[in-house]
Amino acid sequence: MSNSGTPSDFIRDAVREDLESGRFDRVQTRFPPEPNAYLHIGHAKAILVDFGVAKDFGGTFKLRFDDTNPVKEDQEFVDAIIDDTHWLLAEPGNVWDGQALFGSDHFEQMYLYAVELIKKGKAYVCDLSPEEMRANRGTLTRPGTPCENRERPVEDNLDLFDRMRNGEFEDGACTLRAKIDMASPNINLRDPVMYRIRRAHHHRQGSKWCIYPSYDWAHGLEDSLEGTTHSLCTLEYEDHRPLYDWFLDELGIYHPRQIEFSRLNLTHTVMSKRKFVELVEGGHVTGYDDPRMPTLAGLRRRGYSSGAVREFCRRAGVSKSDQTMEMYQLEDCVREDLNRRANRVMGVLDPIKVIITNVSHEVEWLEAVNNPEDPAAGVRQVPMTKEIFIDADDFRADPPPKYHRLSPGTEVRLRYGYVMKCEQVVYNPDGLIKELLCKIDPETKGANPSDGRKIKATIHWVSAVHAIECEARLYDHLFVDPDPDRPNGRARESGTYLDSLNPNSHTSVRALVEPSVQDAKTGDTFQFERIGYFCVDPDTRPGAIVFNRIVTLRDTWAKIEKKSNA
RNA sequence: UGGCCGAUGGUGUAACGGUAGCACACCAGUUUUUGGUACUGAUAGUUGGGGUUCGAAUCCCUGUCGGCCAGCCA
Repeated sequence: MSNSGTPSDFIRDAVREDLESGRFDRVQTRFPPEPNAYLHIGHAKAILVDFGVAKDFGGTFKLRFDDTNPVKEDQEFVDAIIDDTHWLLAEPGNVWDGQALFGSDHFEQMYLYAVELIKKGKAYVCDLSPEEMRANRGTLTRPGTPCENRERPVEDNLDLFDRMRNGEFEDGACTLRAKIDMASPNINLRDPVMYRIRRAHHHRQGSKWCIYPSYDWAHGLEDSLEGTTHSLCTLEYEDHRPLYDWFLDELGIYHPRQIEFSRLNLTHTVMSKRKFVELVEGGHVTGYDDPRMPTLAGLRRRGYSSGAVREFCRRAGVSKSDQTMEMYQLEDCVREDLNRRANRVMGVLDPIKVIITNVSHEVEWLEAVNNPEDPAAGVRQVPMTKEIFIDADDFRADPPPKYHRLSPGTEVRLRYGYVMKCEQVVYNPDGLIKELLCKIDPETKGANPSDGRKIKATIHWVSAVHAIECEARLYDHLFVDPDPDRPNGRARESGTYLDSLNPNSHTSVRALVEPSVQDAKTGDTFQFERIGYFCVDPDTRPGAIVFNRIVTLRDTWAKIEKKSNA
């Protein structure tokens, strides 16, 4: 897909230096999601950075769950994340073994390490309440103040920590804290919590533990224990790196290198778990796999291939500056991918009946090319009869300037068929068009008119008796504003991002599609010629195909028309 | 206000002291039995101010703007 050579960025530069300096003699990365939500395209970037760096240096990649907080985590998410990761990394080669690791598998070793730290006098049991701890922590500008627990003797800490593990204290009664520096300008270093008491069912450990390690304590240990060389993460962890390093150095154990990069944002959507929940629970979308969602499940259902997502993330690149990619870039990747792969068919979204008055009732089968970009895709036969449907967009009783589709007295070419002239418009009593009476030029099958007439437009059509009625779900951006949180480039004065919801992000129409799609399977993708790319939705039932519009084709005419209307 | 980080066309990203390039978007064209695809061209950029240097997007100083941090979340 990508033709550029080995990508280079500040992370790869750093890895290369580490290899040359001998700091590491191999490369191992990991993607460490907490199983508390579905993966979205921002995670896809992170996975691809991790995977890509490992791949480029002949290393290995691991998927490891950071499952240290049982009250937020669930097996459902573990399964979904594994599934999405397999989809994204369609061909892991020998970079990823396809398996998942779990941070919780190291709980026992983490406990032992904690005991070591206590013995070194570098950790203590603290019985401050959350409120007291917050008050003691100070503020951004004011240093924190040490509490008396800080001076607890090692023996007492050992005993207390053991009793914490044994369940002798109530949830929240106390914590184990690292003894670092209550006055540090970096708040993360003001004696952070290493363990909290929390009686909750863990998806893997069950009720074995009642104390759970915090992120800062657990993360570096997991990386270390697993042999990670480069712990790549997003920018918000920059301030946590000193802590990551502190734990590893105090323990004197194998020390991976953490490097941070910016997370990926996308215009016309939102990218946080909280907002996903609100969208789903508020009924604004049908679920986490709604085709309008930026979740991998949603993109996949929408019909985006993982190859298109990979190309998008490759184009995004890696840096440390805040990154907001335009949705158009993603859509370009999708079109580029589908243009090569999707077979073409004809389908009408908003039908107008056409009676071709000089055609008999017999069916004529016309040969159609399946994919002009791929000769190997072959050809198919498309039936034409006296009655066909064309799209309402392709006829104007009163054509505007530059409109060169069908109108009274003008000619167009029927795709793969004949040149056709509109001779009469028949109206219903209500004034709406009932049907068009047209004539074809029998000499123009596969040939231009012999008298040199230029036919400017080719339109798609379907045979009335052969067409299959399907549901076509037409999707558009979920939000009308590029940044739903800052609709005019400024923070909202009132309301929320939900006010930017696009009321037309989903519409559904009855489409008439040529019969060749009748055996289409869920996930199959097509280009409906001149309209857009569609895929078969899992809601499809026998005899009732549901198509999702993945993305429209570029529409130059729509632009021209919009401009002249403006 | 304390700490950390960042700043190159509308968006994203290159240029690693030596011609500011690429992609998307936008605009104008060519080709076309998809107003698709492909192709061509145009517009548009180094955050301000100092300094070092023959030469600065790049190095130094300083200002401005932006992001993150005060969970027993990750």
